[in-house]
Amino acid sequence: MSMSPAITITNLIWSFDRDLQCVNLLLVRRANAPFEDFWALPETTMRETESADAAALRLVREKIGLKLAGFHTEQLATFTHPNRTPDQRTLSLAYMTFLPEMPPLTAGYGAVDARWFTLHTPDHQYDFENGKFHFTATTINSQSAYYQQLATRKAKPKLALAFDHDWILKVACDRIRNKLDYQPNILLILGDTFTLKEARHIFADFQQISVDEIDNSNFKKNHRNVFSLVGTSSSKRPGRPAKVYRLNDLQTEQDN
Amino acid sequence: MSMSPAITITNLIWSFDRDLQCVNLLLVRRANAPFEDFWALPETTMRETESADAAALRLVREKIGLKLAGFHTEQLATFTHPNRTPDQRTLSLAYMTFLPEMPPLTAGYGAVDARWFTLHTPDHQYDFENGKFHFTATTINSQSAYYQQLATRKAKPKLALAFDHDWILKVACDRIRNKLDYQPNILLILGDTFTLKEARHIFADFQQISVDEIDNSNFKKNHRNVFSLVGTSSSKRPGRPAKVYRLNDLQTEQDN
DNA sequence: TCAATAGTGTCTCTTAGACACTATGAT
DNA sequence: ATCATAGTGTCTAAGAGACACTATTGA
Repeated sequence: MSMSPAITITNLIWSFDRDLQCVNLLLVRRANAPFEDFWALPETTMRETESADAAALRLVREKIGLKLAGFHTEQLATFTHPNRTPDQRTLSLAYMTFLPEMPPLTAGYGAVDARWFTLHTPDHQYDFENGKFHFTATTINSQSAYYQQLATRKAKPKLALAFDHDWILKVACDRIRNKLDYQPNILLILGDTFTLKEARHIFADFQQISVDEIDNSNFKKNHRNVFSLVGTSSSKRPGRPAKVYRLNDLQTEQDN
Repeated sequence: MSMSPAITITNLIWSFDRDLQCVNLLLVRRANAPFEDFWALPETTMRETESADAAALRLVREKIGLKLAGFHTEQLATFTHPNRTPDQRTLSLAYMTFLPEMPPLTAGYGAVDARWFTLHTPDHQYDFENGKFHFTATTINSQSAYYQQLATRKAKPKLALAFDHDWILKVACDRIRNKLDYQPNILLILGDTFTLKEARHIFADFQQISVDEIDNSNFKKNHRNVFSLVGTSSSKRPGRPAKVYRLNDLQTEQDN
């Protein structure tokens, strides 16, 4: 009677550019229809014997050919609206992965290109930019309103992300922001150790404010339960070298 | 190549017993294999044209034959571990529904019985009880450890919930607890209006403490942004009648 | 008027935020 | 020495928690 819908694993892969002090997101350019040649979040299908979590991790390796020891992946949400795909009904199980470094990318299966897009947040938008391309997480706050406009979205310009990925992106950014103060897993993109300024950079990005608006002294106090001091950095730049911290083990609601 | 797994919608349906001042959860006794005659969370399959959210709402109506105007449903998580079902690989998209009242139940399709189970929290467990039956959310904190023991769980006693439902229950209770202080949607089971004591009852249950350990004065102060005063109750019992409050509109991360 | 229930006021201790000051390194 | 960067100390105001006190009802 009711045909089972197709299932894709969608993975939002984050990293940090230490030179530019910027948050980055991995997008791929699709090789196949639907949305051929559009930029999109990386996706894959689940295999018979693996969990969705495992599929999300496999996706990381396939897209970037990376053999990192361990990286943190967590569930974001599941997207099920009938309008979210133009053709066959498809569910998206969305995950987020926080890479401890920013490796070079090579387009894998199903993609003609794969690039890091840098997060900028001018006037209360989440903007992702790479050269001439830039994509924005939707500013629509209501799920039903979003999918309504998606259904009537004429003449899909290549300037937009495929499917409902600009909605998924919004949900992801909001989630990261909401978790900043009690479980800032996004800081895992800083690798093992980081300076307070680097952490403040990431907080500022997702709170859509400037780094200077976060007082270093207060920031340190407020997160003394989350970070631990491990040493002092040796910088080659003028100024006093910063101390480096590591993220404490965070108790998670749903541990792996 | 890879066969698409089956998909079920699992719904955790909560209500509040005003007489006993207790939180209740809906469980059904399964009519069919697998886990025939076991108690379980209510489940359904998704239809071709509806979103998972809509399916979760339909499930509420089917299970309890209720035509309530509107009740709040939100996504909990998606459970995908290969071991979670004994036979065909099945994903569970889990939702939570907060009913504004506690209607009588009639077992619907796929169930031979449907009952409210009362939440009790002795010594840091989440216990759900109805007469001679009682079920406990797992106390295992790690997902991988849970599914490992599930695979080797011999001689499934009818004292246990079907499938991985004791794990889903744990994730649900933890989530509700974590959201108490900033988005206590669980209070929607109190209906339109409620007394502070009723709210404290629910908080105490999920925090696994006694009501008296939550000071009324402080509780009121701490949640003045979340509740609004609407009037005074007219009780027939001795003692000063309590004032009644309503839950303010909460901004949600992913609005409907 | 008393028991039972519930609401209010207030004191203290902790913490968040603003901001001035000190420390360290490169040139 | 001075600039650039970063870490520390401190004052104040807001908030959390403990707890005593007042208020309103039924019997």
